Amino acid sequence: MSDQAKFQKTADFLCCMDCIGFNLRKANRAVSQLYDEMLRPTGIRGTQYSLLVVLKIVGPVLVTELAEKIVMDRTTLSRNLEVMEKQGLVSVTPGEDRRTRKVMITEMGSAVLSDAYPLWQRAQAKIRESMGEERLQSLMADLSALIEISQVD
Amino acid sequence: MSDQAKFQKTADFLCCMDCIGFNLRKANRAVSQLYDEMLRPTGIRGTQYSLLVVLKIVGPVLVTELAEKIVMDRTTLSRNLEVMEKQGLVSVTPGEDRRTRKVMITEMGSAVLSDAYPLWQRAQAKIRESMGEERLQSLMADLSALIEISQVD
DNA sequence: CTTATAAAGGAGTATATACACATATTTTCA
DNA sequence: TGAAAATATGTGTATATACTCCTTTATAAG
Repeated sequence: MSDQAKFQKTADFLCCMDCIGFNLRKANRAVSQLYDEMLRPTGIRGTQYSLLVVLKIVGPVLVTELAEKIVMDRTTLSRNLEVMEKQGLVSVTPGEDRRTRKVMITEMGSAVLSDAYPLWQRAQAKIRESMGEERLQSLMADLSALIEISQVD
Repeated sequence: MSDQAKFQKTADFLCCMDCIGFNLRKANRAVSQLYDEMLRPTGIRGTQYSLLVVLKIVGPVLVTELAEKIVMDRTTLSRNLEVMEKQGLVSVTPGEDRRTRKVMITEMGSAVLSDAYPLWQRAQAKIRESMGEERLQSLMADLSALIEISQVD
């Protein structure tokens, strides 16, 4: 190993294939495509479906509150909501505090959500049946742990 | 439950919080931010780091080949490579088959990769130490299984 | 050998993501 | 009370992602 430029051999990077980020992104791409494909007849994507679900459950909520709840950058959420507002799925109104904006699901959003629910179930069931309940719970716990660890910063 | 519009009660959607896609995206956001933050001094992101690693290991490769290898849409990869080519990290040259384009890491790409390696290690170690080796292996296996399941379509 | 089909890739469009910076309010505190 | 700090949000910019449609080139069928 006299060549300084080759101090890092190709083989040294083999361990990088076990990168958590890389493998998480990879799985995310594949899984998101599965949900998106199932939801296609409804015109919404997986991200939008999840947002509608959260809004349905928690009710009217401020943007920053919601962003923290779903571990999403505030500005990312804003941009996503912007699209959904144009589509009539959510409404954004001024909050009591004049700095804030209150987000809620619309009637139309609720209707689309109801249509999407059985399609979402199909995607969810496909994974659940292949993985098994126990393994799925373990995976969910691991994902929560990852968030915990990554956010400590 | 006489109201047809409320056939789907709010509580019915509680199970949707266990959506694999939702939780995977959430974890992906958190973890990607961790790697991106660690890699910031190098000027590249986690996605670019992983691409450089793969290119370093597999050598010159066609776009579609590479896309399949890393479970990434062909057009997504193209767009990512476009940015990296402008930055001088990779080179894209015509293949023997005149339809194809051959991608490879540049000297500069290799240099940046070597600089990034210890920073990547720090991020990887942070997660590894918190999760434990055994749990990490289980997670990796689960992510592989998810890809397997989602791609069967 | 010509035509039909398949394969590889590019371009247009749209959503998803997040950082840095700027603006508008509210709250705190001297 | 009035200035400073904190809070909530918007904007500009850039990467990441993927679908649809299109062009170029190679291969297969007749």
